[in-house]
Amino acid sequence: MKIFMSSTVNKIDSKGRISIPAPFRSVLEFQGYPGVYLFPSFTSSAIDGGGQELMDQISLSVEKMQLFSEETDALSTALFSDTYSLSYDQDGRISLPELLIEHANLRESVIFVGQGRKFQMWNPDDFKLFKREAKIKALENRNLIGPSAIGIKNNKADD
Amino acid sequence: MKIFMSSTVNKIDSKGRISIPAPFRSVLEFQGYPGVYLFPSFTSSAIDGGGQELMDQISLSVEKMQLFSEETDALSTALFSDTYSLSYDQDGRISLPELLIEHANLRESVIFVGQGRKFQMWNPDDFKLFKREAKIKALENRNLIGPSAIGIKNNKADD
DNA sequence: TTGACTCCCATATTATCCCATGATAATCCA
DNA sequence: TGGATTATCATGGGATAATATGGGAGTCAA
Repeated sequence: MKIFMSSTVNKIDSKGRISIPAPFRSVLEFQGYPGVYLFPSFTSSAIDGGGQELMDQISLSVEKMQLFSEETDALSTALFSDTYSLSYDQDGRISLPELLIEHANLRESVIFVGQGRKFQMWNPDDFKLFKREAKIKALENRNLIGPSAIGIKNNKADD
Repeated sequence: MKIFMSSTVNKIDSKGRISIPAPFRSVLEFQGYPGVYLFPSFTSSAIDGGGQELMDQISLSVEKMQLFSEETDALSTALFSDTYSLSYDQDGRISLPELLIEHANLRESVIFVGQGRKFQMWNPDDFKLFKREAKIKALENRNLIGPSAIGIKNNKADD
């Protein structure tokens, strides 16, 4: 399994350490780097995370914009200035920079949410709200998914 | 035989383990991964399941989307946050996450229902009720089902 | 020295491995 | 053919491993 999926709630201990879920670690290690890249989400009060592949993909798309240098500067600043590369310890734990903790409004626990290529880290209470919205939006946008891939026909609503 | 067919009732043992029916396992292994991908059905109190091919199809549709947008986050959350990759042990058993057990209202046994490219897992009692409804709808809507549209070879419901 | 961080170990819980059993289906062969 | 042997499968249970988490002790820099 080479993508991030499922959700797990883990605690932040008294030293500020957080276990990265073991299934996520195995994806990260498969990508060749036993650590994570974390940055504040552009659109929500969550932390975006991923491994080497996500970083490569981001750098590549920035390089393609070379011609428009002003935009590239702005974009790459936005993308990279608050991005952290955190390698986890032998028990699979990281400690988060203050900036990310504040951005995601984190307290005593974190929910890791698999999103395929990347994952997100949320305050569990905040995520509940987001998830409810996400399901509604997903049903609205179901035509973006292969018609029968997940068992919903896109030519007829049945809810 | 490369698709999921037939129905089987299996027990949930005291440790919460469930045997995946052997014919299903042979389909899964043919797809290259000795395990299942499971997620709550969008439309019923059942668990949707499939193998590598189903998951590839779903991830492919998300990979095409742009990386940082609310729509992408919402959709990939809906698709992946409650999806579990469960590899079965040498006896062909998995243990289900609590979230899926609750969604499908599972007690002491599960019915595995083959649906071609994917399968479903139901509380056997709930499935009986569903099937009665499904037959009525199938008769009403059979003209919507094309012979090759969703991998069903004919327009006759199997019981 | 203090604070942040890492390394190492302990522990409770959960998941997985491994083996045994009974039931059923498939095969063999005198 | 018919009885016996094998194979396959679902299921039970004890033993072992993995995981998340807590905490002590060492390292390093300011």
